[in-house]
Amino acid sequence: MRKPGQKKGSAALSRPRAPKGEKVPVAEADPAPPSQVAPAANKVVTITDVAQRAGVGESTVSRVLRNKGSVSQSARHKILKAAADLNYVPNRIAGTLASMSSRLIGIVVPSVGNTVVPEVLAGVNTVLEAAGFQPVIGVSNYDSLREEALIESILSWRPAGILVAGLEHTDRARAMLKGCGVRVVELLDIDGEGIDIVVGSSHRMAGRKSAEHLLAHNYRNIGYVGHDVRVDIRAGKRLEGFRAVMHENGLNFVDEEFHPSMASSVEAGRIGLARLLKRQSGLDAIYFSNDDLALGGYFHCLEHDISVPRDLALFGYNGLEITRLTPQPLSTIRTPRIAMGKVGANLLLSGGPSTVVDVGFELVVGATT
Amino acid sequence: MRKPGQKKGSAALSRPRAPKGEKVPVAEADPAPPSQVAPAANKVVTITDVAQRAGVGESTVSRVLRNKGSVSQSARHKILKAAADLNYVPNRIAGTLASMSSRLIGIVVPSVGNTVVPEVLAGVNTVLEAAGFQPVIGVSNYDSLREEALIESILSWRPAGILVAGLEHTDRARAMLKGCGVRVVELLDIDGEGIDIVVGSSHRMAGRKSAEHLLAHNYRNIGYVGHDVRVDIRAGKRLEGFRAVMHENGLNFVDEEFHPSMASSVEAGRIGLARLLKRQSGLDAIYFSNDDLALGGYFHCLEHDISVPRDLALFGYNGLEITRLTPQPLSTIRTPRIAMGKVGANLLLSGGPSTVVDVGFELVVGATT
DNA sequence: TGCTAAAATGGTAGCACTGTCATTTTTTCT
DNA sequence: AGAAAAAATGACAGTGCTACCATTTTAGCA
Repeated sequence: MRKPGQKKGSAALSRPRAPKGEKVPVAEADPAPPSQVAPAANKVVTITDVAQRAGVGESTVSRVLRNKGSVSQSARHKILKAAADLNYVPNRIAGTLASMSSRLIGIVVPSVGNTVVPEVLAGVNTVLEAAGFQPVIGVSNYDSLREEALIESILSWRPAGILVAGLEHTDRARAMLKGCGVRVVELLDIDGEGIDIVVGSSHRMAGRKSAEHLLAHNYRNIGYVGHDVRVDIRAGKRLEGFRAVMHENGLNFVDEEFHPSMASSVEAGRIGLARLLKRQSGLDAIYFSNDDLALGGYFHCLEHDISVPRDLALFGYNGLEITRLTPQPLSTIRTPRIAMGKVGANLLLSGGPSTVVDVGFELVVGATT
Repeated sequence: MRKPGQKKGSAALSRPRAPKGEKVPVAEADPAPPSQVAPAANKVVTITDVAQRAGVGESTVSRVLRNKGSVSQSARHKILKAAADLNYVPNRIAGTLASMSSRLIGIVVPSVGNTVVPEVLAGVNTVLEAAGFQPVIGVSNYDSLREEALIESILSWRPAGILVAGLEHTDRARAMLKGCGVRVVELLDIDGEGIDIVVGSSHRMAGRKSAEHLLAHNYRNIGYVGHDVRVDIRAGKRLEGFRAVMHENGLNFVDEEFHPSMASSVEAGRIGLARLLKRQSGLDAIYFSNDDLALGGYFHCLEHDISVPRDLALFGYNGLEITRLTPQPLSTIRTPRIAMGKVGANLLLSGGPSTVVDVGFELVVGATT
């Protein structure tokens, strides 16, 4: 039997009581504890303490704290007072275990480097916060095995729901998500088979529209600058859509440059475009895997006096804020990221049937095409 | 007494079993349940189930799953097999409650819009993940009351530690952090009184160095373009340091433009600079509250053929990746954000004494001064 | 005023684990 | 082979809270 009141706690993480100017005796044994009634120094306050101080039962305290069930005004006040006095912070771990329903929402994203994901998260967060849920997030770094591990880890917190990016997961990850018993939202993409709720837009279609736009503006010698499409699957889908339209019109990319850097996409765009232009002449337009790359390409053009779009047209993807603030706004495809996050979170919480929501996108004709 | 096996669960969040092609009788009552032994359809798998299937005691299963204590190879194998067969996912909520020590780390940040915070988080996450901790994050939107509420909410998950941004908090927030019994790391700033562990750099000093740099390059008619410094306290500290150096040299800002927009900082920089230039002539340098604003200002200059730095010098703060990729790299102050996150997380986990770590910064002389 | 319905309240069994301890089994050493 | 030490194991209380139920108190009404 564990002796109550003498808890250990994680050695590393519980704060050592800092000596306040007062020297601490080092080689001295504990002074004989005051008989049996050690006042349990700074024991963590529990609902029982609050109940006792307020002179009511634990159930009543619980009811007040959760605003559930009916409690008399007088009791409510006593309890609130007692809780405040004791500086009581409810233990949601215990609450979750007892009620078998948590207020945690798991979120798994591929990265937080780009602004895209944070914006989606911001949208998600708005909704979660309003509903009193707390996000538990994991970052997979575009690694599906890491994603699988993260999903398992997050599920072990028994979240009330889970949001993941994209539709591509390992078989085991998919199985876990299917079998975990809570709602699952897959964000960002709708080109594929979803698990439960899917909220995003079609990247394939975005790629198609991009190609149609460039072809409609009579660009024919088009190059592609992107990063690794095996890592960024959605960029791959856009490329696929773009290519399809090209083929349908009897065309092909003049050349393609894949830059491996995942770290700095702007740099990848700069370097990628520089390389492409060095080995190919006669290009009249570049399709970039996203706005970061396109921005890098645009900077390259600015620096080397390549007139955009006369000498070279540029097209990106995402519709980042910054792309409409450059000297010439970039042509791109804008996705409603915040809205996507909100819609996803709302569907997650509202418990409707499994659905696929296409939030669409908007082709933004800037000054670079 | 609650009837076991007949749990309710949150109506909204538990997944409705989708009918698989098979029509579901609608107005039909439950067919008489098979005597007493309802096979508890898809009951959640617990450690007891695993123990039974493996033919061992629960404690042994627990030992295997946590790699703690000694277990025979044969038992280990049986247990692992059983766990895999049953697709068992341990319940960390219960584990946390029982062991009174969690693997959650609370994180409270002011926003996720800017890339700065995500980068710090990436650093933090690297360390947490390696150590098997899960971040629970909250976003305060630069609102200290929201921050207070978030801190309370996060503490109710009884995290093993907590990271917050900045040193300025409400009294109650500070009290909670001091009294919660776990280590606290305050990130990003070291100009002020910390609670426990502080990891960041001096914004006041950054402001000073920026001013010294501009003055050393003989700029004398300096303007300021920033956002609301009452909201972004750290930007305010930089401004304060900058001003101090100006005063020490008998100078003052020619003019200051505060743009309220928190949403798009690049736009704030663009608009802010445009306004400033409209009402003031003779400016030779602009100090921006950060790189986003500076970037906006730079774009304005590019578009309006203002030669940088001949006509106007620009100086920012953060050292964002993009600032070294613009046609002319921006002059700025680079902070080690990823490292900062790593250091903070490491100190949090390693349980040393309260400290203040100055991770410093680097003045990057670009082509805009 | 008495009687019923509704509101308020407290007791207590879980929730799914972990830590401790007692017990059993295996190994090691004379 | 027998004793002692070490390893392996299971039983079970305890973790802080919530759901449920039984009971008490109050309100409503004829």
